[in-house]
Amino acid sequence: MSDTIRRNMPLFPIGIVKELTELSARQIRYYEEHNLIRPARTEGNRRLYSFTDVDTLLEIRKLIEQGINLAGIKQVFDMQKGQQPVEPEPPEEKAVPQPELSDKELRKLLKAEIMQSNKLGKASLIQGELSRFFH
DNA sequence: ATTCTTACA
DNA sequence: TGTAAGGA
Repeated sequence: MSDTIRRNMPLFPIGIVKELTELSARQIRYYEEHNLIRPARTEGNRRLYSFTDVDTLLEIRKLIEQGINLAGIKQVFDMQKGQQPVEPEPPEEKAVPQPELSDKELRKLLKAEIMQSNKLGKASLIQGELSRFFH
């Protein structure tokens, strides 16, 4: 059996994922609503998460802890899927309640994230650098 | 006992 | 995000 199949096999219920990621069920479901993860469902409509989902969730948590909002995380993830960096910041003049990231910060962040997410973990190196941008 | 959806603080 | 409500 291939590794990817193994990693994407629906295995654990949300309760287990909560412990594995230290995220609340609320957050885990919320990130799903924003298409950051796509857990499978059982016949009884229960969510079943894969190792990949858990990894993604841990990745999300790390970014959240660094102060990046969902929009930023989405950009990080979208970019991994292939295309050009992000630019489509809807023109905003006044009311912007969420702390935002400059395009420059994002690009740097994205690059680092991609490297880290590129399968094997040799993260600690970029982590220190990343935190400088948001602390 | 767990998890699900919806809705409100 | 947390939490309550009402079902499955």
